[in-house]
Amino acid sequence: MQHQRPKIVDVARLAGVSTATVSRVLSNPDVVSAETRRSVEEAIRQTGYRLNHAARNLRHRRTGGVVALVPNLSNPFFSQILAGMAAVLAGAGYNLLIADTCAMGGETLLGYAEPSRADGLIVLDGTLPAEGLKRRVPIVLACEWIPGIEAPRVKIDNRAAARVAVGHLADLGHTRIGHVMGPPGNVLSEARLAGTEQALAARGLPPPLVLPGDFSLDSGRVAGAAWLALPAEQRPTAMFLASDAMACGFIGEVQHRGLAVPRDVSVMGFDDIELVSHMTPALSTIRQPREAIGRRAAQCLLAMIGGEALEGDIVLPTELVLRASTAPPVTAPAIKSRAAGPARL
Amino acid sequence: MQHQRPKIVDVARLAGVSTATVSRVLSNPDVVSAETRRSVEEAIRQTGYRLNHAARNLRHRRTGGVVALVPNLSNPFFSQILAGMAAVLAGAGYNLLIADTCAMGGETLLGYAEPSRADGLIVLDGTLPAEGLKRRVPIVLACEWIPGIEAPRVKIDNRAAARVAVGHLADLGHTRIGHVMGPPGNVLSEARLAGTEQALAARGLPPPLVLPGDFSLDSGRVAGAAWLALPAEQRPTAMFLASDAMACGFIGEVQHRGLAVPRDVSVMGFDDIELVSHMTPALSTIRQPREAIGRRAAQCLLAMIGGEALEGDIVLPTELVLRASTAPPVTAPAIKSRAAGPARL
DNA sequence: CGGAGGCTTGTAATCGATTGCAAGAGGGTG
DNA sequence: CACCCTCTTGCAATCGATTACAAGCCTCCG
Repeated sequence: MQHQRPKIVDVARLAGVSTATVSRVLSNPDVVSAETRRSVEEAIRQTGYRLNHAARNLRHRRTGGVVALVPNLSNPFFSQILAGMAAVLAGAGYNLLIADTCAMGGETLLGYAEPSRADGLIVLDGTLPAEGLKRRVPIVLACEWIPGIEAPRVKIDNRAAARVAVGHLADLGHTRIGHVMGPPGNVLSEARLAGTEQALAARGLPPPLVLPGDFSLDSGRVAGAAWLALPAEQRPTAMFLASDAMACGFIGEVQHRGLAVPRDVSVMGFDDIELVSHMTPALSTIRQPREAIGRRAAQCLLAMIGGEALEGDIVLPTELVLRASTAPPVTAPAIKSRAAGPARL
Repeated sequence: MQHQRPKIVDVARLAGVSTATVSRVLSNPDVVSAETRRSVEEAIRQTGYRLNHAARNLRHRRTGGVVALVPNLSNPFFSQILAGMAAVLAGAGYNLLIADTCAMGGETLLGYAEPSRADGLIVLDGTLPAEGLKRRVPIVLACEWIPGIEAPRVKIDNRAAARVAVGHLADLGHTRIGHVMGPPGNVLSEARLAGTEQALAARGLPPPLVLPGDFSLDSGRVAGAAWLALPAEQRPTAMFLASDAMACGFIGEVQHRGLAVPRDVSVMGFDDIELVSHMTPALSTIRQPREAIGRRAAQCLLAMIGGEALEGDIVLPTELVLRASTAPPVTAPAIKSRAAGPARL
């Protein structure tokens, strides 16, 4: 009965063996004879011994943990990615530390990229300073990335996915198509915009009306207000938004002002977060394989921690999910406006 | 130029001082003379020295980290709580490790409650085994809790909040009111159900129709289907759901089947997650002070880590948020049905 | 019977930083 | 000039586990 928390020597004393043997029972039981092992295990039980991880980590020069840097935990987009990572990492004996980069400055963040803090880093945020992340622990970039950094990336083909999304809108017969961007400078924003432009250009359609956004629900609402503020005949009849969250905000704003989706405007999102299949109308969107992204990123990182020197990108497939928020443009008003057009002139 | 990562002795050698002095410059600079400090700092810069946290933690017998156990990261309800915690903890030099309890077994979880792993634990999940959490690191329970555990709790008055929510529905004139519960056995589920029953009983209304749920979006959808399956005259005209996520699922299902909210059924949620103000109709709900819950929980934990022996509950206020999903029951059909009633008899 | 080889176990160094204690330097005072 | 006090700094023990190496004990073979 110790007052202190028992240490390995206490167990060793009780079992009548050396600390080395106790340690071996803990981490490499096969080399210890069955009889000794049993008595050590008994001693562990009696003392209530628990391993001190700090000591083990110091000796092993590893931490058994991986840090994920996430730009915004409030965005439900990330949760499933994290779940995928956690599952893979747990299987390999690592735990996952999740840090929200909104909540902290660059200094604090770089503190995570220390070998004595984490064995590896998965970065989901493209806005971090590239410099600080060099020459530290193994790093994998997922979804977003930082242009200056050499590290494996797990991603989707954002440009192609945007082409598919916008292609769908065009196939429905829309000709005035708008796009609400993600945050400026973000690699995803740029790729999705480029895909939008490519898809339109390839069909000989005019370039998109582009509204600013930042992936957040509220920026979608603001974009909705901006769309509503346009003269009706200039409004795009279909909008492709760079995130589902923005699409929710956009639709909410449009509906609150008395218009209907897809009657008055078709809306297409990006991500396929769980919620959007439950909205009214259910959102058409591009599905990202979120769990798979998390898994692959974790697998990559484990490989790097294991010493493999991977580079290059892993590109996972996306899927066009058609629901109720996209439909052909309503032609009746178009005829009306055509009729009204000449009258007005 | 070392091949190895520089250690404190390398810095000491370069600066011509002892390791003790270097250590003091790092953690207690005031006791070192200005001149020595400068030369040590210069040596640190030249060597590129970075502290080894494992070694420091071993010596300090602390980890500088706090673990939050969350039942389900996908639920956006938690993100803002976590943000609040992270902010407070970062201010005190702790970092926040977030673990999703879905993704792991009890064994793994208990591993986090080790002093050598984390300096404290914030538990947001009421389904953990009470036994395992005893006699380990300081623990604070937030939102949910585990009946067997003695630890400070940061919570809201769920029963009173449910009374307010249901009271509002009754005040609108509803008399057949239903409730969709959270997961069975959960303390929150029970308290919100009890509040619902109390509010109805206090007004002499019949007890609620109770449908099962588990806080998830999909269980809300299922509840919506169950509600729709009732004969129209038995359907509650107002539903109080124990989470906003379920309310979203419920409304989605009802709308997809062609009925309207609040015309055909008033819906009230619980939590006030960001999204629900953007839906159509915007959801009436009970707002939980999520960020404040996170902050207070973190403050509590820091106090306990600092040696204070707090106990008892901290109860934070909730707020009734009225939006568009609740309205008086439509009386026209009621008149019709009253007219039809006698005919039918 | 001597020696090789396989098992088990113990000894002691090691991981890298922190800190109690004491010594030395410098200044002030009686 | 002796003594005391304060300020800096170094020595060396310490945090708790891991592991290279060596030693002891058996067994088996020539």
